[in-house]
Parts: sequence; C-alpha cells; structure tokens
Amino acid sequence: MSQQVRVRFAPSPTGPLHMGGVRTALYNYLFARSHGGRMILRIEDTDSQRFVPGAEEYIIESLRWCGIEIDEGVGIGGPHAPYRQSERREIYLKYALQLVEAGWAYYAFDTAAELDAMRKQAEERGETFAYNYTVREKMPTSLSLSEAEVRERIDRGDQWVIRFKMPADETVEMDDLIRGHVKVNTSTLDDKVLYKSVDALPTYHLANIVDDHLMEISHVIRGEEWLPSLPLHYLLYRAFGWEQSRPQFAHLPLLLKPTGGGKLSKRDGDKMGFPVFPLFWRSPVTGETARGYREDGYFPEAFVNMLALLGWNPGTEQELFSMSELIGAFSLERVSKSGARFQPDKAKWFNAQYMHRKSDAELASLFQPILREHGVEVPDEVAGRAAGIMKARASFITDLWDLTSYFFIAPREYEEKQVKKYWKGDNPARLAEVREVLASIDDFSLENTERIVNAWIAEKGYGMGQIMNTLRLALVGAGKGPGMYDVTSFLGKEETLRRIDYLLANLKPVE
RNA sequence: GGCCCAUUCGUCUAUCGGUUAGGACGCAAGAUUUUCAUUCUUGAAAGAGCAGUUCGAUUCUGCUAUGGGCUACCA
Repeated sequence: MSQQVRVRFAPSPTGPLHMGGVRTALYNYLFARSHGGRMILRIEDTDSQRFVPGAEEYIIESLRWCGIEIDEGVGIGGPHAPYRQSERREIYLKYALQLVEAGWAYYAFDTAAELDAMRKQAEERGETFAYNYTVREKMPTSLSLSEAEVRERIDRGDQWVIRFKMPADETVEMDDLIRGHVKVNTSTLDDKVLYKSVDALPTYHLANIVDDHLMEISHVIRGEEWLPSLPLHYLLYRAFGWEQSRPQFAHLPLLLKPTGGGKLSKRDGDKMGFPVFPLFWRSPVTGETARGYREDGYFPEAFVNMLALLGWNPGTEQELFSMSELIGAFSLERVSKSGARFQPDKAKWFNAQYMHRKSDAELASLFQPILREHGVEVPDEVAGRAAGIMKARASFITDLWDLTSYFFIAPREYEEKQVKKYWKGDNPARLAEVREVLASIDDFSLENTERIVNAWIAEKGYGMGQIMNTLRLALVGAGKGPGMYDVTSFLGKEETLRRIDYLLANLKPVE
C-alpha cells in the first residue's frame, strides 16, 4: 500500500452545490490530507441537457470559501488535464468501443421513446421492464442483428447507444470501506447505457470508471446513492482489465431532512428557514434564488466543523475542530453507516461557539461592512470593541447590528415597557444625581466608573436596579444590552452625559 | 414491485460480549445578574420487535417491522 492516495470530488454542474456535496468534498479532502494524498476536482458535465451555466464557478467558489483546497483539476490543471469531462469526449468513445470489441458491450438501436413505450406497457401488465439478458437478444442490438446490418444502420446514421452486457447470473462481491462486504447477483441488474446517442457523451458510469483509472484515483469516496451501481462499476473494471488498480470505495451516509423522511433537498431550506447551500445562488436560467450559509452569517470554519460531525465522529468528546485538527483526527473507519438528519439548531450552536471565540480584530473586519450598510463609519478598533462586548449573545455576525446599534446611534425614542417601569417616581431625580457623579469622573474606564458609581449607590443606599435601569433607559433606550459600565466606557464621558441630558430634557416622567 | 443499505435519548452520536448505556444540540429547573445573553449546576430522555448463539447480549446470526437509497440515453 505504498501507492499514493489520490481522491477526487466529481460534482456535476447542474446547479448549486448543496451541503451534502460539500460534505462529500470535505471528507475527500480530509482523507487526502490525512494521508499525504492529492485532492482532485473533476467536473462531470456529461449531461448536456441539465448543464447550468455558472454552476461550475459556484462549486469552485464554495470549496474555496470552505477552505477545501484542490491540488489538481478544473481551474488548476495537472498531469491528467483536461479535468472537465466534456473536454474528454473522444477518450470515452474509444473505451466504449473497446468494450464492444471485447464482447462486454453492444450497440443498441432502440430509441428512448420506444423504450418508454415498452416500460409503460409492461407496467400496465403489472410487470417491470428490465433491459437485461432476458430481452437483449430480442431487441435491435448488435447481439441480435447481423454484423452487416449493424454496419449499415450505423453508416445510415441511425441512433445507437452502447450498453453494458450484464452477466446473467453471477454474484459480484464488493468491499466498501464503510459498509464492509456487499454481494449482489447480476440477474437483478440491467444493461446500463454506457454511451449516449443524444449528446454523443458517455454516461456517468463509463466516464467515471475511465477517468478514475486514467487519473489514478486510489479511493472513491462518494454518496450512498451510488452504492447500487457499484456492481456495475466493479464489472467495468474487470471488463477493462483494470482490476489490479481498481480504487477502494467508500459510500457515505446521506444527509437527511431535519424532519420527516428523505434526503435533504433545496425545498427543505426554503420551507424550514435554513440554507441548504454554502453560498447564495441565483439561477441564470430561471432567476430562482437560494440562500447560502455565507450570506446568512455563518463562519466557514463553523459550517465545515458542523458538516464534518454530521456522519463522522472522532471517538472522543471533542466537538470543536479546526480544519487541521479535522485532518489529524479524520478516518473513514469512524464514518457512520446510517443517514444523518441535519439539525439547523446544532448548526447555529456551532456558529455561536466560533463567534464567542473570535478576537475583536477578526470580528471588526466582518462587522465593518454591516456597520457601513447602516451608515456608521467608525475605526476598526471601535467596531471590534462593540462586537467584542456583545459577541457572547450573538450566534451570527448578522446578529451584531441589532445588538450594538445603540452604541453608535443615540436613542431618540424609548421602549415603552422600560419607560413605564423606570421613568417615574424618584428615578428622574436620581438620574440627575448619577449624571453629576459621572460628570465628576475623569478616568471613564469600565473599572474606575464601576468602582465610583457603585460606591456612591451603596453610600446613598439606593437600589442598584433602579439606578442602573434608569441609566440604561437613558443610554440604550431599552431594557437590553450589556453591563452598564460596558456602555459608559464604550460611549465615553461626553456621549454618556449627552444622552442623559437628552432624556432628562425630552421625556416627561410617567405617573 | 425488485435490488441494496441502514436501525442506541426528539436529533447528532460513544460503546468494538460483562458499563449506574457516556457526551453534545434542543428542552425543563435552579444558581449568577442592573436588562438581555453568556456561564455554571441539575433534571427528563434511548438499545424497533421476536427468535437464536453465549455463563452473559445494545454489541454476533436470522426473521419481521420501520426508515432510506437505487431502479433514465441524470449524475
């Protein structure tokens, strides 16, 4: 096993990459990095019907945002270029023909419409139509037609596909790194199309095997939805004579909907209010949009951390992992077998953990764009300080504005509930007294102000809650916010006094 | 319908034949507190069912049930 580890992430550009795809990419990346291997990005655009412009760029940008680095592939190049399957068309036909020649595949001349009709008829009879050893001799194929006739049909320009000649009765034994030994009898499988007539491109199965072989892929780590076609893939490796270098397979459990059944899909996010995609997406064809984790205020580290733990665990009680810690801890052996239900609440919790651990400086650069959106221009240091004071109660960077707006904008209106509760009785007079105490303080630091004002409250025998909440009404305008001395030290003496004066002058106490 | 995969608290999971079945999210209660959070403590909460193997099964085997995937000239 001195062979170099080479894995690939091979999405198809039919739309935005969804979080399940990101997780597959992540596991491939972690596996590659933890084995000193290479991570390859291959774009599987063999479905010309479903191709969506912009999807490839979206995939690359998503991986970049997540910190999943590509060593080789689309956008980077490498020894096995090109890495976009549509640019490798001539390769596949050659290999498909090789299979026909060797007797592992055959031409079939029936059209998609004819097959649809046959399936429908079979269904009406309560049967299921399978294109396999039971029918292939009766269909117009190179198996039933004479060589001359086959030649003639092809030369005439008739449509043809190449199908795999599935053995009639053979047990295929396979090994999966996650699921263990799996056996399937070929009698339950059908003659899959390997090469399509509609766009003169291979299907996934052919392109996949050929490219994995040519690109010297050592491990195929992909979603569980591919497990049913693993026997076909095994057989293809054998048909090509590539069994010795066949990669090892690992089929990942699926990401499931938070409630109910089924795999996670785009609709779930729309319905339940969480993103299913890493980045915001607007379809260039339909104009449809979908929210993204990035735009919803998630940190890529938190998103990746959350995704890594959905279907894998380190076997310890550690939950917070940086990418390099993940690389150190990851192993396919610890990937679970059953589908993992995605939990929006847990995703939020992960993000909050990262939020609480961010430095003021890091938060400042993320918070500044939001401040500017609200017309607030302050130095990074000030933005960072505001964020730092309030980060403990934020889950997302996007929570910060609501949490800190009063730091930057003096209240002009006051929350009714707080006014009713505190802007009455002795409190206005007491606020005037506090104002004088504050006015006498030179060092407005949190500690100093706290020490002096608290001592004064104690000396006077006033109620802490009454004084503080009245002061809060003046400075914040509502019953929220951090400790009052956080507010006074942030605002500074001048602004603090100004806000108190404004309240005193403009709001009539309630009776 | 057929084939394949799976099955521990509501959810993500630990356990690799012997444990008071552990942790986390969420939930509840309490503590702290000048508001709101944070934080801390505590609590409720699980081996799908039935056989078998075994001195002993959550763990191994079989069946059933349930969930999921696949069943296209889509990946």
